[in-house]
Amino acid sequence: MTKTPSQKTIKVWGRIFRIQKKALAYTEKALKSAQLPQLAWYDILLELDKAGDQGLRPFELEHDLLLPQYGLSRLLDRIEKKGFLQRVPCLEDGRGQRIVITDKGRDIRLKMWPIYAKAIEDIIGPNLSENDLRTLSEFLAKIDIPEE
Amino acid sequence: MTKTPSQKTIKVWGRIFRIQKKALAYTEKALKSAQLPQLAWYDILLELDKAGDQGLRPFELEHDLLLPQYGLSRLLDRIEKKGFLQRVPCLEDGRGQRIVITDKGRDIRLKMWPIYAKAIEDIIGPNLSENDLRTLSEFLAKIDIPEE
DNA sequence: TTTATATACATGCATTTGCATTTAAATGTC
DNA sequence: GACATTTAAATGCAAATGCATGTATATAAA
Repeated sequence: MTKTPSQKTIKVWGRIFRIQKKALAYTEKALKSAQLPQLAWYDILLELDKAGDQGLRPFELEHDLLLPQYGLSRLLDRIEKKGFLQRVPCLEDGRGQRIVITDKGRDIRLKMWPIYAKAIEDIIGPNLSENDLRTLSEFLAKIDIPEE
Repeated sequence: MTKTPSQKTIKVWGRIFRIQKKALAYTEKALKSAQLPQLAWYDILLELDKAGDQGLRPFELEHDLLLPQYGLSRLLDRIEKKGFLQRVPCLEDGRGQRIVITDKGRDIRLKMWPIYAKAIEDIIGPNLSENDLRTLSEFLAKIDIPEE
């Protein structure tokens, strides 16, 4: 039997969930209004763009972005179908593949960024100073999730 | 054109999303292992339980829990089908209904709580003092989401 | 080298979600 | 009161998700 979390603990939990829910909805709505792909696509394209020419293995993306394996597999299908990424065979492991961003993918990511940036700024920006942000970030960093 | 968010802003945004994603996955997994319903069911049942005998209108739940109207409508279908809540006609508004928790619903909520509580404690608890939590909570409260 | 086990990724099927629209009752206007 | 508008909730259909399993290659054990 575990001790029940303190009121403050529960409060923090609730706020994190609520903020992310609203933030996500707000951002998705903005992207949709701009006729752009979902946030998840941005995350993938950003990782791929950062990874450069040799791309990333699906299992790396899976880990970095906390996506379920089957979910990622089909998400990649859809993004690939739009021509934003390419699956290339993997030399060092016949089971695997490398996922590489295309020019079109880089382009759409850049188009998404201003919308995404505005959402982030609208939500986090207005009421927190840079000092607040540093403190907040440090406290959030202390919340460490059990890896399983 | 909006100014791009600061690095610190982006960091905070990223941490909030990452924490909630992991926290959600961790909690859902624990509930599933215990053969209990999803987290969303708990949230609904808690609101209903707090609301007491006269229950809540769907649009109230929708607002409180940030759920889409159609999503809630069908979520209520499923929870009702399991006998955890009841839809009763609404006297003061013929279009509406009141959602009321059942004994079985109260019971399952209580069974879910220890699992949920442990997840919250596992994730938020270990590395933050009560003082940390108060500070964190205050900063999070400053993040105020545009209501539309 | 054969055989067992683990890892990378895909996929069939059922459930859930998202979107648009529908139904019905309430409110507002004339 | 008659008619248009708004609000509460449900629903048909397409898309996405979750779960379990399948396929293929890699690694380990015998």
